[in-house]
Amino acid sequence: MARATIEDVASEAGVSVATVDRVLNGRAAVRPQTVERVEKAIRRLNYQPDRLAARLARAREYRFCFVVPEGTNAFMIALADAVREEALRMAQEKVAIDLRFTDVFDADTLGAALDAIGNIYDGVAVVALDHPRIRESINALADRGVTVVTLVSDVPSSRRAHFVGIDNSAAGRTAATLMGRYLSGRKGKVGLIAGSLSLRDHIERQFGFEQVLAHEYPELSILPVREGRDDWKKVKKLAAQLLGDHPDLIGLYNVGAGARGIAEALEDAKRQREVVLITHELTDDTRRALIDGTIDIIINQDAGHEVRSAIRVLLSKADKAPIVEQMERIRIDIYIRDNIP
Amino acid sequence: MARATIEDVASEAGVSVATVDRVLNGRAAVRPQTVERVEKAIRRLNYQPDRLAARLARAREYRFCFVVPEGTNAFMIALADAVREEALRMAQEKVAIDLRFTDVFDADTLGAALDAIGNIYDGVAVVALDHPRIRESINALADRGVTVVTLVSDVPSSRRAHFVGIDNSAAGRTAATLMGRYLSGRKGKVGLIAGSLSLRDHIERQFGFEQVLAHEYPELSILPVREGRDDWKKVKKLAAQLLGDHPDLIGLYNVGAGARGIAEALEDAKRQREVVLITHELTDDTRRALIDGTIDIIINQDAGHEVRSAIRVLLSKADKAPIVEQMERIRIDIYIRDNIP
DNA sequence: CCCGCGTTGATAGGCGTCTATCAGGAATTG
DNA sequence: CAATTCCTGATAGACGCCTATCAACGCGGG
Repeated sequence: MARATIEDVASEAGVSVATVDRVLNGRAAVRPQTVERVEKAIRRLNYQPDRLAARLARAREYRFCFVVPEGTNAFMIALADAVREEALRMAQEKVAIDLRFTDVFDADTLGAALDAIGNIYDGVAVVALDHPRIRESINALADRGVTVVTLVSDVPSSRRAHFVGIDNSAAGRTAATLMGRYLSGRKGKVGLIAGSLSLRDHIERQFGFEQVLAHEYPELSILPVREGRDDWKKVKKLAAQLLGDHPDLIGLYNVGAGARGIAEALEDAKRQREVVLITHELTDDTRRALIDGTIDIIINQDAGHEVRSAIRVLLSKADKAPIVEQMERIRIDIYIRDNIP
Repeated sequence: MARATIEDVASEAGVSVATVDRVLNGRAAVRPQTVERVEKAIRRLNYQPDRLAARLARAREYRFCFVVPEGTNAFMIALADAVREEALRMAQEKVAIDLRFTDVFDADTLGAALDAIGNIYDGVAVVALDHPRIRESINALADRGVTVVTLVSDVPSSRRAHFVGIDNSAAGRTAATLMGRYLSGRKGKVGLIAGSLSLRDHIERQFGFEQVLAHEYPELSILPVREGRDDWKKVKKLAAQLLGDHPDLIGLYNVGAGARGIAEALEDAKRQREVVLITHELTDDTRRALIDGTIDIIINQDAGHEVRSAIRVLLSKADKAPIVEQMERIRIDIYIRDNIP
């Protein structure tokens, strides 16, 4: 049985296709009873507009904007690359995607960047900072009818339509369990290095990590978190300091970027074999360090998947189509030497 | 700049749209020089047919067939469920998907099932057995112009267009490394239980596992593989036997299905805490056992992703469009208690 | 009674492609 | 040179929906 079309709905409801169209796209005033009749017909026939035909017919293209952090953070660069790649692909499907960079550590800069986004966009995806200023900017966009999705780092209190990213608290717990198991039978200290504790994702990871480690692996003691600002040179100094101060350090969890710094510090100290290093984000640096054994485990979120998911969500919202929740769940990937892609 | 259309190509090449269409779809004989001119124009304008419009215009729908194993194997049931779900979704995009069950352990049955597939299908996805009989059946389909993709278990020597699944040798190595690290500092025996050694995926996993374990963790000795035919009752007996015979068994790797049997045997012996259990495929059973600690690690391939990937590949082949290799790579997922979805 | 308003119908034209048909010119064959 | 065959052009009509316009109807207010 073929799919129902607008014409089927029209004859089923005893109205004209023009009226069905008016109801579907709110194009003009329609009497409530008529609306009712049409909607009943739609339900009876289980009519769903053909998105392909609709996209084809709608002359204009969709315009989306991705706002990502500037700088040298390898994961963010990968994210930007993924955006560019998908932009190319989607350009062939009537979807135009722009990419903007901004300083994500500074609420005012990011907020201003968001406020500066004109009305030309149907949707915006942003790597957000959890800050009142940002919440306001997101809500302002939403008020203007722009769909906003947060990417990687969420602002749950805002009126963003969706969050594309992993459960960071679970990621932290995952790191802790693996750390505990890898260190089973050993006693000593475990250090944490984060990027910034004003990034929601980092706090959540740290929290999850400490929660599980303290509770389940009491023989391991946790050192206070250090902040490396996602800058590998700064991170290297912190790591060297930690190694120097604590000869009994046997585990390191790198919450943010800058894994390269830790790897170098470990190699300088020639302790890469005895210290279990768990870090986030698969990049060229971390992949290399994983293969040569300096890094033991990488916890990753797939930038390409996240970008594609964000686009799917924005498209669905633009088409007023439902999103398939289960398809949009970003996984917490665990990589060891043997299963890197 | 808007996309080029067939008409642009036609005027650029100085021919009619009809001729461009003939070149594009090989509909009738066209003089070689004309073909050349059209192809040049296509390259100059970077023309790419609009797949949406093409799908809309092509009245007929695509027909695909999925052939999966019958039986109670939880992963295969999940796979079949995923096929049904996607079939519903794709039905709204002019794609009809049929699902057929067969005994996959028997080459003749499976081969006959493949041979029985009529010419009504544009593509077939099959969970294959690596056997000459099956290779012939796949090649016969390919000869008839039916695109074949292998699913989960490959037949590399056949003319299947693509394999959708994980690198099983890498999966085995992954299991071995995790086993080795989880058991670090301990000495003892590690057992393996496979479904059948005529399934290519199982052999590869076993091979990868033994390779890494023997090489990198010499303090762990590997027991000979047992075959459980993916039947949890049989698997339970094997596991119980292993546990009885080897009081110093400290690790178990379940290559195939039937994890439930091992979990029960471990619980009966009250040794679930001391034995590290690594198994494949996330199902209700394994998820439960992972949470309560009987299973330590699950290595998974996402059935939903695999089905969607297979469909995308079949569709691309049908549209003669290129496939995005990197998007179709199925990952080896590692799940522990903390990152299960 | 006429006018305007709110509502609905009818229909045309377009989006980019596919499919099909007919006609006419060029090249080949006997 | 006539009869084919080969190649190409022109064009119509889908596919399912969007956008826009015009006409028509019933109703109430002035």
